[in-house]
Amino acid sequence: MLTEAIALLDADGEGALTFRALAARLGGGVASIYWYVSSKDELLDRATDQVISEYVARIADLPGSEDPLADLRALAVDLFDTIREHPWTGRYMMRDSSTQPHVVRAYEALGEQVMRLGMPPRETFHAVSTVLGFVIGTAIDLGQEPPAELAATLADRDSGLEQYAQVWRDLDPEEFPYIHAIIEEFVGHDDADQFRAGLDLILEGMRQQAGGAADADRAGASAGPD
Amino acid sequence: MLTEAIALLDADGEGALTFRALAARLGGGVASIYWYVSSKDELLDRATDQVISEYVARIADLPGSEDPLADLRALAVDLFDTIREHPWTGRYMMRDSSTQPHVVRAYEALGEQVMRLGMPPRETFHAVSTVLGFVIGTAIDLGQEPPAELAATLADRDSGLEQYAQVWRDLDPEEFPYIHAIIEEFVGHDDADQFRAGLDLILEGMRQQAGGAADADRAGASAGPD
DNA sequence: ACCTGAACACCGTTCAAGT
DNA sequence: ACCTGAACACCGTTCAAGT
Repeated sequence: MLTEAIALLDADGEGALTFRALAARLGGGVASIYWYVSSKDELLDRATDQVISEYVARIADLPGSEDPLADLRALAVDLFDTIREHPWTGRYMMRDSSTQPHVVRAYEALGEQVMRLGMPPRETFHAVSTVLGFVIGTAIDLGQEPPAELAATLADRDSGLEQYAQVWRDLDPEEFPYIHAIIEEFVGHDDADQFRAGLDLILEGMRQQAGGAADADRAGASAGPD
Repeated sequence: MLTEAIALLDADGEGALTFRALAARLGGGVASIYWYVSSKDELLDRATDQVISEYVARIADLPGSEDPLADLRALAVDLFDTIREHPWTGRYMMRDSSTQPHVVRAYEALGEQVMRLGMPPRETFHAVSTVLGFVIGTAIDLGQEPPAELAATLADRDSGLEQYAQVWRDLDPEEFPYIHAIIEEFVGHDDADQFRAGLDLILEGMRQQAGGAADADRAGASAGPD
């Protein structure tokens, strides 16, 4: 059942997951679903955990290096990609630990890399929260479909980004110097690049906070100060 | 009308904003609303812009210092607080530039501070996107009410955080060393602190990327290397 | 130009009843 | 133990009709 729910969500977004649509797909009645799940919220929670369980299985096979920040980076990038493939999961991450055991395992995996930096518990907790907040927040932000109206009016444009750019170009350059400075960057930008650049900013801040030498368990050759 | 809509949204969350409820509050019929607004999405977009217009007015009075990162930090903290006071705005930020002119102004204000760091357009764009993604993402994440079920079952607990902690304490400490390491931090944590710590991580990364000396327009006395 | 009542086509959820 | 049809109490949106 979760598999069918995920298929519906991936295909047409959160609005497409209807108990009636799901029941039709399963060849049963609407009310049957309530035997397996107590509400639509719980269905989304469980579907999200299912998606993350694949992520957890995947990262278990990762080699791991002597550089905690490099490993953390790899985990974060994969998590970002996972959420982007299933944009609806972003909003249901970590809502209920008991029905989402795999989400807890994912957090644990990220956290263990940060622990290797040897910072006190509070700094460790804040660092992990920051990375997760950025990964999930950015994935949600980039994943939301534009308002239907806009998409329909100017759908013939190259990428959809042009629609925003058009409005921006009409702004007074004196009054909006920043917007005009980055407008071409915005039009040609790639979501994944943008995410990675931000992640590196955070990781750089973490390395700085951890005290320059990022490796607490090993001598660090690759992560020296620059 | 927007004022009444915002009052409803603030009082009882996004689910409480109903065209019927709004019409009742305005003492009119349901269909009247469609003369001012073409859909519920547009209503939310405009209400969000209204909230942000107050933010924009507020930051216009800010003094501004010789340290761009300090100014950027102040802008980001205020934006975070604004979104947290109206948690529903997070998801409607920057959806339509033409109906949300104040959101564009807010982005411009953050961007102008980053421009002072003198980085190339691409790095500048990425840095601003990172800060915004983190601010909005974190505000959404922290702002979402827990699943109704959980809230009802154990509502007598101190803060609600204990509910998560309880599940975590039962996890195997060997298998979940990170979770156990930060569990007490989590229980006592303050959302605003957590946000600020993450923001400082990003700002530290930006200072590093901008080349150590953060001030491009002035000699920097307060922002030296530590 | 502005507002309305009544309908339309949906929702999630419940419940008595079936096997 | 598992499933069902039919109903309930809602939604956003439309539309012909009013002033």
